[in-house]
Amino acid sequence: MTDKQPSEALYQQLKQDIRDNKLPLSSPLKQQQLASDYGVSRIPIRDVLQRLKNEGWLMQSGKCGVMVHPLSATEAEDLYIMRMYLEPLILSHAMPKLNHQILGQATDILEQLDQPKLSIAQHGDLNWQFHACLYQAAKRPTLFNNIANLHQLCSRYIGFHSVELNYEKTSQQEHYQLLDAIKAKQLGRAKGILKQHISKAGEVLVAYLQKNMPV
Amino acid sequence: MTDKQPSEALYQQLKQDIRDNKLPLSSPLKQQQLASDYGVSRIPIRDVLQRLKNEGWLMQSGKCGVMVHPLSATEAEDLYIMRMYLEPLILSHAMPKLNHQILGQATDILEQLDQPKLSIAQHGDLNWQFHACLYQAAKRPTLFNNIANLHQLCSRYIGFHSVELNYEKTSQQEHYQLLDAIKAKQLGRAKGILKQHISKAGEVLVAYLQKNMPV
DNA sequence: ATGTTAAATTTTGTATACATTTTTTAATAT
DNA sequence: ATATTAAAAAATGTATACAAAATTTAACAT
Repeated sequence: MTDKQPSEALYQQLKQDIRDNKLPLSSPLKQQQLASDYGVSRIPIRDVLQRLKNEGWLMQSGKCGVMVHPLSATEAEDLYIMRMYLEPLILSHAMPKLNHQILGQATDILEQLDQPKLSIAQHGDLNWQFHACLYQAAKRPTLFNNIANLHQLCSRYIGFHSVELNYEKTSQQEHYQLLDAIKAKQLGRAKGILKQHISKAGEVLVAYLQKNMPV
Repeated sequence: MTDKQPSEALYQQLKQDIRDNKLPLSSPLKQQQLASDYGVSRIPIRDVLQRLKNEGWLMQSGKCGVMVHPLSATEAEDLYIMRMYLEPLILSHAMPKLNHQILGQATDILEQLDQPKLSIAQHGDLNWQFHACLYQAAKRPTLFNNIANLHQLCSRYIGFHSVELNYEKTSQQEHYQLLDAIKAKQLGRAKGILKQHISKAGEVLVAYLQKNMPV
């Protein structure tokens, strides 16, 4: 999934710095500036900016130039609504193909998520690993990649509102319920749990954003 | 929506050449080759390749190098299924905001679509213009952009199976039905028509692909 | 003071040149 | 003949340099 090219590191770095709000929010990014900041020339910077723009992390600003895509409650709502529709869908394609090995792998990830002292980024990564582990069994690359991108974009928001610990617990319970339903081969129940799981998380997030937006 | 940068032309050209199967299908594309073919240096070629890769027109081939993303019945199915879920969704956000001006614009586009001698590309463009015209009223940029990208990817497939004229007629009928339902402010019916419209088109296409795939 | 226009500066877009990596070719041993 | 390895070739990734475009600044008129 991840290239091992040298500029891959730059891409990850820049993306993380957007997540962590280390880049100016309301003014356009300068290629020169970034180039010297990250110790490379403008060429790899341009490549990465292009990629991040296409993935929704950056947006066009004026005729040329890009800026950090501002967070908004509306975008968050869109992302979660899309996930709410698409993830149960890919799950129904995955269900018939889920074997014990994959379920075991998913359980291992859940146990890691139970650990208390996880950073927000680690938590987000593991959460996606859990879902991805199930979804990739569907063998639906186009659908999968679309969902993966939605998750990536959500990660910015999850970092933003430092998740309440209460909610993390609920989320884990739902994960285990989902696994149970899958093991019992109850497709309808599994889809319902997943849809609820996403919908609830979305509602919490959107409500938070509508109260606490920077602007 | 479209940059007026000089390389925008190169991007459109290359995309069209992928649609028209003017690029090698099973061997990796060479930057040098493309650069001399299109009369530019490798830099803008790289930019465009990157962009087309992110948009799903090209795919990684081996460790480095990209090739044309092969058409597949599975991908087509995924694209149409996603549209089937997401377009009725954005329509319900758009419905309350649709005024007479927008409906008039949509009608104008439909009349253009009634013209007999349209190329496949023109037909596809107008078809998207019709849908986009309605959807953008929803003021949901994230959802809209996602759907727009799905349409872009579908356009490759629509060009591939040279649309039967019969189907075009049915499709237009459904467009008019959709407009009627919208004018009558019947949200449920409008969503149903749209879902059927997409679903049917998808089924026809997938069935065609499963019979007539190149490989 | 404010709005408009023109010059200056900055910033981006592209070409050329070089470094690094990957792929191919060919040579050798089994 | 086939497989393995090393050398050669080709292709990509990156830096520097230059051209075109966009933004900013300043000058001027109202």
